[in-house]
Amino acid sequence: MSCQNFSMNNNSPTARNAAYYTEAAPILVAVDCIILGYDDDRLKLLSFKRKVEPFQNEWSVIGSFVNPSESVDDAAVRVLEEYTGLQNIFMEPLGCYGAVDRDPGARVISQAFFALIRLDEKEVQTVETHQAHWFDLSAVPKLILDHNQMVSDTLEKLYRKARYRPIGFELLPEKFSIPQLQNLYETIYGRTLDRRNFRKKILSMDILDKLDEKNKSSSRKGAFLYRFNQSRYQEMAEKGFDFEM
Amino acid sequence: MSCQNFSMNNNSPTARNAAYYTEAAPILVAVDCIILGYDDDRLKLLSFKRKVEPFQNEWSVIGSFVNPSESVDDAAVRVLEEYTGLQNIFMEPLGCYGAVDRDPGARVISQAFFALIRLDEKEVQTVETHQAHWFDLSAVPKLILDHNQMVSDTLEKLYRKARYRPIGFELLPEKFSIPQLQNLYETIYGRTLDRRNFRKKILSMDILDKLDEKNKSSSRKGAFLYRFNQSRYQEMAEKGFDFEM
DNA sequence: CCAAAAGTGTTATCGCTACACCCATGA
DNA sequence: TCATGGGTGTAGCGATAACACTTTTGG
Repeated sequence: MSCQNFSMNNNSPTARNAAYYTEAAPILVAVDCIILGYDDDRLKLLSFKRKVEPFQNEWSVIGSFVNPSESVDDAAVRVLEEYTGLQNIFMEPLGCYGAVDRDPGARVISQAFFALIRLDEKEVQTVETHQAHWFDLSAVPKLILDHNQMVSDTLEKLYRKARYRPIGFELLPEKFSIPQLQNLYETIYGRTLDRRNFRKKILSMDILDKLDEKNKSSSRKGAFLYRFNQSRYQEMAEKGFDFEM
Repeated sequence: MSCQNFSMNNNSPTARNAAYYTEAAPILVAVDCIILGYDDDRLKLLSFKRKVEPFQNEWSVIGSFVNPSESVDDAAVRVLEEYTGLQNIFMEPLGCYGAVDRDPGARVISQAFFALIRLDEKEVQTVETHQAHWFDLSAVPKLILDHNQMVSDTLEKLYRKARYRPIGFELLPEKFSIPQLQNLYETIYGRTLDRRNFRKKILSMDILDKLDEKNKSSSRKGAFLYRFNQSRYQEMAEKGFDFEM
């Protein structure tokens, strides 16, 4: 994303404005980040109590204004790290929210992103220090501004995207069982899938490595654990590959 | 997109800034619009000679800054109409282009849209008055800033989207023949399709109305014309419907 | 020994692919 | 009459969908 091809004395927006675009009205630009996790066989949304006015102490997704010195994408990465401490997280642009009166505090447009994270024990700490809460997606409260809209747009995108990219794995621990994976897809698709067909199909894709361990947390018999084979997936993705479940 | 739930004395961003968000640095927000058309069995990009510095007279897609009084989406609609005179055009958000130095004139982020239009005789006029040109997509020149990137992102989106929504019809005249439609899909997908299978599949969807007219422009025999049945499509789309060709 | 989840194969159906010949027409 | 593009059907194959019983083990 760098294109430092221009020599300039001063990079600040104000200085650059002076030369060109003098008629354009500046607008505040924010990023918001919808964070989804998966735990206890449920999709969850990470929500925070907003720290500033307006709407202080109401539920909100995380966000920040974009600094002049960072790209919009970088701002999203920064925000995600500030709030969760996590880096190298799956994150994709969701869309631009630009209604005139979406924020009564100012004319602010927001570029929204959605992130998928694995719920380990680690995050819980961060969650507590930031007055955050994981809401089950079926019980998301009223959020500020258009954030509820962002959440439902995220779900639709997830639903669609899951069909052609293996994003489910972003939500699961590194080692997971087939039933866990199936459960996740059933949640995303909102319908049940046939156990035998699911297993057959996912294994035939040849992108899972079977481990010797079993996960006994959800049954007496225990289910074998698998690991997503990223590099084998990459190979296949280049040849064209669909992931329809 | 309206949410006039807040009573305020003054809607200008400056006035609102005074109350909240005083620490945030304003950034210029632009919309850019990638316009595709289809003619002569080819996908074409509408390009314009830029009117202002920097990069005056270089090829560019159309764009504008977002006014404080309009939503981002409205700005895109306005721009499209200003340059082409067209209203009620298929247009969708493409993405946010927000690199720090993407525009040497100022810190500008651009929300890009892509539009699909039918090439009738009408537009040609507009094109001439605006120093515009339809480039065959295989021969798009160097455009300013990151506009070439926007174009290739549009093509990828078109390629993907064509599989699950009937956007092809946006590019064809109201009345079209099956071979015309097939040609368009071959162009979008970049591969040839079997004539019999294509016809069978598209007709089995039951979203085309056959007319009594024939289009004789491309063959002696002439090909029957069809019309896209929007309402029947809507019905089916609600029941879930894929459009894979 | 039993409850609860994991694991496994086969068959019928459907949709996709591949493929070749006649038709209508204007020049 | 012939060159050009339009229009049609069928058979094989592969993928999907439907379906029920056995295995393991902790309590």
